[in-house]
Amino acid sequence: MATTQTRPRASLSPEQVASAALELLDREGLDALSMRRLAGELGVGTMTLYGYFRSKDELLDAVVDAAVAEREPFSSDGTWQEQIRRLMQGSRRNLSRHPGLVKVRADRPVLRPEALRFAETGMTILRRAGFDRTDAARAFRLLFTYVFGYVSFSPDERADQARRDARAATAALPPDEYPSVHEASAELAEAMAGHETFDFGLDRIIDGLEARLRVAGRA
Amino acid sequence: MATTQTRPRASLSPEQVASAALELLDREGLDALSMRRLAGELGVGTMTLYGYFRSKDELLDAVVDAAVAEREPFSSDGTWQEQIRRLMQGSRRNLSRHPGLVKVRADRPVLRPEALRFAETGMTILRRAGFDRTDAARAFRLLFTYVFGYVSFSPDERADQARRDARAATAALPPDEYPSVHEASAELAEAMAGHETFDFGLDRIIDGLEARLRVAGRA
DNA sequence: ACCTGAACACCGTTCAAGT
DNA sequence: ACCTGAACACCGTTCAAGT
Repeated sequence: MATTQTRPRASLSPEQVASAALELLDREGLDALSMRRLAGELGVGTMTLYGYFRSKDELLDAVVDAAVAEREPFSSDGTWQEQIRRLMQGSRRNLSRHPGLVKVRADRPVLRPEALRFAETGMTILRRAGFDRTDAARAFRLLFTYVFGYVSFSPDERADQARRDARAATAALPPDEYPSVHEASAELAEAMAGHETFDFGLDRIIDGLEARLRVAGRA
Repeated sequence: MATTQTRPRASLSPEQVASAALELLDREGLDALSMRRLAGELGVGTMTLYGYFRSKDELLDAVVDAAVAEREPFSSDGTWQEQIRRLMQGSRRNLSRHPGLVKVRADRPVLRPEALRFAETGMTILRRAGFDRTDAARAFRLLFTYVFGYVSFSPDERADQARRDARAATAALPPDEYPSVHEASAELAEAMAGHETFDFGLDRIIDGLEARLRVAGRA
């Protein structure tokens, strides 16, 4: 039989390329994710990747989609406050799974269909809670900003490192020029990362939205 | 007279290099800020810059300091709510003046002495308002996250572009799969940027903190 | 002492050529 | 048709040499 002994050329799919890119991003960070490195890891020539994606930007869009697709299922049990709480905590968990990706997403509008499922779920909860369209849109934007901001500025891998750095930085300040920071040095360091700080902020936001709903309901 | 006709070599200061870098960053964005470009604009060899800063990272730290130093004076008139509101609005204005810098700051802890003046002012207001050290630290972190998150994900130059992109993205979705987003398409687009959306979120956060203070005060 | 060109180990992408 | 090496125009930084 004359079957070909040489395997047919790699013959990747765009999905395989994107998921290899996500894996490389998670493993070695954003700086390591270059077209040359990725092609090397896939065992193909660099320019082969341009057969699947027109540019690195297009590849990054696909990587974002691949990560967002891992989303956990959402159950709409409980009060709107409980639902919003669970949705945002789940979103933070998803984003934290791929810390390198948050920087990528800050560069492009979070408007791909997969990402907008998050908006759809959030807007549905807020509208059912009684917010009008304008308030629901602004409330969603507030929650979105908080979750994405938290993951951008309080990463939870290296949380201990962040606390140590904060402790060292505040300890080095002249106490007379920075009395309030100096006095709360330990508490500020503790609040630099972790889910307690995230939950505290999320609960204050939900309380503030609840107050808004009461005022709007009376009007 | 035998005065030297050739000007003494450029003889820059680190501050001059940092402020030229900030100017280049504002003018052409983060990608344009390379050691080679910057040296070229200053009319010196690339390696000359390494006499002022040991690395590009160290230069970027100095650029952040230069931008933060432009901070507006802060007056402590009014209630704590009014003070927090003014402080955060001022911080957003400062950050918006140098949009390219927000990405830089997401990569490094916001812990330089100049940046911690913002924390000092915020913590002083919150402590005077009656928050204990733990709550004040978490409340400050919430406010910080919101302001930095907002500037990262809702830039206000190209606000109209962001709204148009959002409008196009939501209009392209199947209405039956995305009913809530589709229904509030106009409101979501409007809420993608601008100071109304920022102020709405900030006011909800302040209301939520106020509620917390009432509960803590009763305990 | 102060400055810097050449070199090294990288980038993303175009273009022309290989099978 | 599918894949890719060479080349171009860039990076940050080390090192040795220039004045």
